[in-house]
Amino acid sequence: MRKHPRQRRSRQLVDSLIEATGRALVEYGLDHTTTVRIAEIAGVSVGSLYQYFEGKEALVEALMDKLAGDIAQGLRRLPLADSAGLRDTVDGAIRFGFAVLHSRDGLYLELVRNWHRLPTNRVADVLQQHFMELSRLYFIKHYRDYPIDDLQVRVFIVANSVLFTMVRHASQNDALLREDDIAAGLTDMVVGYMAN
Amino acid sequence: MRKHPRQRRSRQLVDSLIEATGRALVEYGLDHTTTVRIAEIAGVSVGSLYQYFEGKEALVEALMDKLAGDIAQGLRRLPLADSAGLRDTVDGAIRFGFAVLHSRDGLYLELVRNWHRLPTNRVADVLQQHFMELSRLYFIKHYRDYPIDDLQVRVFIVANSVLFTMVRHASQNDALLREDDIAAGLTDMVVGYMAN
DNA sequence: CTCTAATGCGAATATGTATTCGCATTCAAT
DNA sequence: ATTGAATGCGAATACATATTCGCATTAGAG
Repeated sequence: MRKHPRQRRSRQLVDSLIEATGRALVEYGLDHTTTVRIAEIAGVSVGSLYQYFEGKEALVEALMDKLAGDIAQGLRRLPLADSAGLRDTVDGAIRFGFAVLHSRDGLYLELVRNWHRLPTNRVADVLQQHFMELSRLYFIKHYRDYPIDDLQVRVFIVANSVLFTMVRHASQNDALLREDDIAAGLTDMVVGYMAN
Repeated sequence: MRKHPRQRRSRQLVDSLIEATGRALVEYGLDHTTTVRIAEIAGVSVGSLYQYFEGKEALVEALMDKLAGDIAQGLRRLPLADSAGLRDTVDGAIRFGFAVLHSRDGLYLELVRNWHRLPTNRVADVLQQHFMELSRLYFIKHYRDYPIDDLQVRVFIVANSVLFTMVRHASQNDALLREDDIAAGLTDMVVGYMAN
């Protein structure tokens, strides 16, 4: 951040800019989100925006930090792998994923669609790390000497498969394929693969 | 296309512009590929470019049509599902996928990374349709009355899972995870899921 | 209350890119 | 060889967006 907000009004201003960034992304998409528009939405002058942020990128980063926090919090509430069966855990995680993806008026969708131009790590790493940890706990508990290398490969495959299949389905709004069926199919696939 | 090339030199010009579009995408990425740069690379004036193409988008579309053709041709050479086991077919398809993804100096990678802003259908539909057809042939042969709806869900899940896991891995160049391991893991997952 | 640092403003300016248009050159039909 | 149509050119223009800067306003310490 360019300059630190010291007074109350400027902290409020910074918050409202981050908030506005989210709304701009939903309304205009990443490509047509401009600093001017963000400032407008926040009811603030562009000049003020540049007092505290380098530009669009910095704003999006700040937003993603906030979202990553939200997600991490949500994940912590999920039933843990060691207190539930594998299937239930996977199923819960996938449903949670869909819920997140649909929340915030498509904000997450827009972000994931543009994952490769964004500091997606902020959010994606949170997810991947979480699942890695979850899997490690589960498999160490059930198969004490599970080969850890293989597990990394598996978690990588599963995390990406699930995430992008969900995104793609949510993006297309392909009425032929119902979300529940996709979720069920993904669960089947993941459980089958992870449990050998 | 804005105007049809009639003479030999203009047909050559159109071809070299499409070719140049590919090279520009590899060198600068979609975001920083401009019509001026494309014209430069093609050794042609921007003015001439606009004689035949509406702009960048039209050029990329033309390029993707060409690529879709290449891929379709490559797919036709793969062993068909009915002449090989499921595992070999899946394995072959995934290896073919990786090969395509790595060909053309990362052109395909750049295209797939930006799939949601591009007429990705051109290429993705070719793939998805092909796999759908492949699966349909295979399963109808082996389980005559395989429920077709479920198959669509499965093919959707599998196609997207494989495609984006490959893309993500190829994008990151994550040395920790070897491509062969990813390929093998994907094959395991897909075969396990498709064969129940 | 006073005074200064902090904050807020937005017209002005800079930058990057798209697109056009009038003129020069070349093709190929005759 | 002539000639009109096709092609090619690229400086000039238009546009969208980013970013700054000098001035006005306000907060809050003393």
